[in-house]
Amino acid sequence: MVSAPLRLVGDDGKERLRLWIRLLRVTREVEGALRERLKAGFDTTLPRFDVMAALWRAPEGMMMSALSRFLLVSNGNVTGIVERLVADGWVERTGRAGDRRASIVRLTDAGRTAFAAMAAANARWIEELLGGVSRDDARDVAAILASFRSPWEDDQ
Amino acid sequence: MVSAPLRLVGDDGKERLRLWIRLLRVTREVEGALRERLKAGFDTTLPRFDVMAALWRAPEGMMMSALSRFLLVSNGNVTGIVERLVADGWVERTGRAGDRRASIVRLTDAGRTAFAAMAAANARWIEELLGGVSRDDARDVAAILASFRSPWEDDQ
DNA sequence: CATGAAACGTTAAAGCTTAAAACGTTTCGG
DNA sequence: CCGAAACGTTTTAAGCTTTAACGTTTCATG
Repeated sequence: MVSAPLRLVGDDGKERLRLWIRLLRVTREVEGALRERLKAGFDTTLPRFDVMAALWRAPEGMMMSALSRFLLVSNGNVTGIVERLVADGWVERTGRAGDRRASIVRLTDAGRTAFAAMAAANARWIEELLGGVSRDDARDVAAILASFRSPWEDDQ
Repeated sequence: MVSAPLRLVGDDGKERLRLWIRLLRVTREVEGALRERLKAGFDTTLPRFDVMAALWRAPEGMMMSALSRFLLVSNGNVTGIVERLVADGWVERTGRAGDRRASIVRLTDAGRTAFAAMAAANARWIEELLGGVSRDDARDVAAILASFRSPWEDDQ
């Protein structure tokens, strides 16, 4: 029986497909919960939160194109979200000196204040929603998935 | 130095938050790639593919509500997607005997044929896109994320 | 049996999302 | 200088998504 297959039962070559389905489900569930809570707690949406989170990390502001690259969404998409955030008074746009094509987007003071509260709540929610994953597992899984790096992560 | 902290450097209590960010990024990247390829190869969309995948597993058909529960999307959403799939000729709807509220959704023969090809391509794409994750890691991560089970997984 | 609650599904309004096209701006080679 | 290419953004059309409201049907219960 030395020629017995090394593979154990259940290993039928679909590990990555199964992983994908699992990733999709977990992500959708967490996104759904976060959407509800952001709406209930701060009357905002996940995409708006994402944009604000990106801007939070860039006090000097970001170009629209950098924003869409960072968030992995289309540039046309960002236009609308930023529009609404400006209407909310949480974001402001200014032209970029020396280049009339570009515009720089920044959090306003009100936006910074609002986001600080949202981010704190968000961190608690994530901790709760992913509570089923141990800290060690969380670290390991994040590391494994980090090997997934793509072009966009090059430019901050 | 016996009282030195057990934690290693870098373990600052944000493992789950980091995991979440990583999950979100990987998921968005893969979804983006799949969307492009489904469009180019089969002139369809990810949501349509998801609905067909669910129906593929249920040859006897599914109720609209079961579909939306399974896919983790709103019932109103499914209405529109199924509408378009019916227009594509890939899905059919029939009433449920003895309950005039419910309707049963099924793949047509054309839908089954089309989906078989899509699913095969999809499996190859996932294998490629998640190729950076080893089979062992894929199995482990899937297992860790499976502990995440939620109510909806009860009713297949 | 009547009746009210629950279940099933659609519709409407608002917002999110993409791809592609259109538009103005800037850069750069010739 | 001038035209072409690259760049940055917005617009458009189509589709996805949610919540809330609505209408219908079913079912439990009094």
